[in-house]
Amino acid sequence: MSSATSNLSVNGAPTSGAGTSVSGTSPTFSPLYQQIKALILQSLQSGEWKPGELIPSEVELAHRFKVSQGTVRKAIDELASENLVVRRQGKGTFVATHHEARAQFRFLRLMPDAGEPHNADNKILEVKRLRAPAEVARQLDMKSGDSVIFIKRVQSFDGAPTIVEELWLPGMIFKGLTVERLVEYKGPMYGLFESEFGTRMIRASERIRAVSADESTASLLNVAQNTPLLSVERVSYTYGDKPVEVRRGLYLTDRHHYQNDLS
Amino acid sequence: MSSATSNLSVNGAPTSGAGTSVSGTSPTFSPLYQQIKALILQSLQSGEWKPGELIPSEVELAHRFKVSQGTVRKAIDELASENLVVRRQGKGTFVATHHEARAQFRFLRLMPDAGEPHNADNKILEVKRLRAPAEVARQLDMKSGDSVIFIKRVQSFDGAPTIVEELWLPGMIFKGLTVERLVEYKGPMYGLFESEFGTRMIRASERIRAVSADESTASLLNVAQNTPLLSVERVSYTYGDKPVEVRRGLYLTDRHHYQNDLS
DNA sequence: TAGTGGTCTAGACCACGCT
DNA sequence: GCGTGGTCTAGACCACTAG
Repeated sequence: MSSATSNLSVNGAPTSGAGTSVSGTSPTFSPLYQQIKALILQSLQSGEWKPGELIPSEVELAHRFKVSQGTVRKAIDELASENLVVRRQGKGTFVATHHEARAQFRFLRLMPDAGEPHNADNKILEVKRLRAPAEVARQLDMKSGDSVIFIKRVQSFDGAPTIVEELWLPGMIFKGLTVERLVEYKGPMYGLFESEFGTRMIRASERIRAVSADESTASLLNVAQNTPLLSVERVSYTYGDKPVEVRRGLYLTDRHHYQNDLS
Repeated sequence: MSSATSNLSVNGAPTSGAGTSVSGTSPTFSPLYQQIKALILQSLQSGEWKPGELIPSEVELAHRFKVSQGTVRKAIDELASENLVVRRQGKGTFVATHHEARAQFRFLRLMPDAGEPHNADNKILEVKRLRAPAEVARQLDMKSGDSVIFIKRVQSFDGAPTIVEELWLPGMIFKGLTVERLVEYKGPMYGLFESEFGTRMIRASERIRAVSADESTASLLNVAQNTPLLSVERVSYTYGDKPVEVRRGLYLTDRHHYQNDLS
């Protein structure tokens, strides 16, 4: 036992140190279950429990943290609703991973107009190191000129090239990422990132536009120049809302569509 | 008092009648809080509590339904997470409405590239009754040829026409919807639907593509023909997952983008 | 001060997966 | 049978709003 338990703040005697800085009327106030959530989050982020692994049971966490099971439960409820953790009745709670059918299409919203979504055939065109362009550096919260890894690829469905994509990744984090590793790797790219580079994508934000295919993209997608394409600019974030990927995809939408559900 | 309370099924003596049809191992099983949720949902759908109104407190509902407050609480938690209801600490729980700043942009994901999102200037081009085209009828779950109301409009931001949109609504539900009422009405269109036609939009599903502007659309948007546009096809649903609106928007994305967050 | 939602607890029991 | 998550209860207390 390493210590660091029971530094929790009781209601009415709020945490002294870091965090929150609520802009409300009363000084600060963090419910116990939020503090527990933060502690569990730390264990996830630090890799104490790795993707796919079973985390301690609710009762164990409860008396590790000296709180009731209900409080741990509420903390885990939130983590589950954020897809950081997956509950399985009768078995336990597991750290979420990108190596599962369930998570495969969470970050790919391009669906075939007819038929079930299926996996893309992935063709890597280019992998190289370069200095971050100003715009990319800004989005990755790096200094302009810092080293980034650049990837360009084409994805095909049923033999039809459909997505041309360019990615920029922080060189520091993804050091050692080569075209070989990308080509050899079977499964989702975020699975590779998670397993090989210890970086798990938590959420992403996309900006979508309609653009015209330029000459080079048109030839890659096997369409006429100026064909309308969906431009999808994505920034992905890992723990602590740290941006770790910038991506720009051009989607051919004659037989596919970007699916979005509003609720 | 109209009866119809306490027809709840205890754990282990599951509901006999309708619903669920779970494809699991055990016959059926609906947690109590789900049953409570369904009852509250009925009151919402029937208009017993109208949009914007205060619903009974948790304690009152608890002993109206003969369950603990915690059970009612969990039912309302789900309704709140589905945006059907809004909780306000110290005040109570209110039926959600489209007449509020919060809900304004829930169904409009087109954001300006720079600056805060602001309201569109709305210009109605056309309102008429017609017989539902086959495709629209299918999406609205109607018979082909049934009466629908067709609307065409252009929306502008800062004086720049940006969205050309066509809508189809079931004639039965939206009987009496005229161009005058649409023009006179200030506020979001879904607010009008909710107040004047008793139909509240709960969720929507959008399919997004890139297309070329045809001649007529180009002239409405003040751009060259073949300018790439975002095509957004939406089907909106009210209570019971009943489709009640089909919409096809063409978005000009040179100064705006469709914003989507993946998590 | 009273009423409402929000948190926390402790304990009982149920559904599920495994051994 | 046992351990896990899932449900339900009853009661205490806190935070917020309003009269």
